Amino acid sequence: MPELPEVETVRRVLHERYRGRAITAVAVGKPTFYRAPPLAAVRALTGGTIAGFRRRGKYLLADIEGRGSVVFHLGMSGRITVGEESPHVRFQFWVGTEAVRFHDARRFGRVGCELPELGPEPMDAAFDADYLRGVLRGRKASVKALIMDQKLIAGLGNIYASEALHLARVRPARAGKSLTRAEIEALAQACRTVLELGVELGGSTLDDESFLDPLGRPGRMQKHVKVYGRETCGTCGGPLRDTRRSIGGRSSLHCPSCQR
DNA sequence: ACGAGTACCTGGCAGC
DNA sequence: TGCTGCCAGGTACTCG
Repeated sequence: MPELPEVETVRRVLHERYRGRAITAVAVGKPTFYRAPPLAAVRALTGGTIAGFRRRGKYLLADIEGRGSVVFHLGMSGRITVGEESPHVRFQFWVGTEAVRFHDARRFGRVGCELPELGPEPMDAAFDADYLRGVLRGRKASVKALIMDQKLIAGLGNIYASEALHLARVRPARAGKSLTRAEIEALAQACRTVLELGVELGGSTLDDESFLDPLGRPGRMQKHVKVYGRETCGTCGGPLRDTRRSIGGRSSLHCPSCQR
């Protein structure tokens, strides 16, 4: 599922390829993909020129000269491709004769002109141990649920949150307020580390997921994953435990030996 | 304000 | 083989 590193990987390809180019056509996918068709996005893109692509958390933004931005969220199964066809095209536009398509098999994606309220990203200057301490202070909710809350911290989903907690040696079900000062510092650093590694390695393409960049290339982060989608801990080799659906209804793999 | 639960949606797969 | 039913998960919503 696309988290910050996967979206950044997509952004870099699109920015490099289409910055400064004119949009020649726009088409909205079947109405079944929408509650309301994204008219504002169509208006902004039609006949526009791409100033560039930006990213905020897991959101991809197309900046259109003089018209603001169009916002894409890939949901959990969304893919953006150059040229590739599928029955799941939510939205597409053309640059010259080249079609850029947003495929959204499970329809959890979004296209629009509004960006929701988002917290700082772990690599932002505004994010440090002090900020994370403020996020966790007094909170009874699990640390994993809190670091995955995009209003608090933008960019971590289940994979990278699981990896960051493993790197920081903290169990996902721990209450936010129970973390020690040292654990908070380790976790702040771990959030940065796993996301930076993910970006550097072009995202993660796990067996049962299918993240590919717009040109169909897989990422390489999956080789460095220590818990997510594994049966044994990538550090100690011991069996992993899954809290199943108890954290935000999601599975939470962790190593009971490495994580406290 | 907070935390827990659920709806949304469909491809993939386990189990029969 | 072919069917059923469950599971995955980010976000937005409701409820207590």
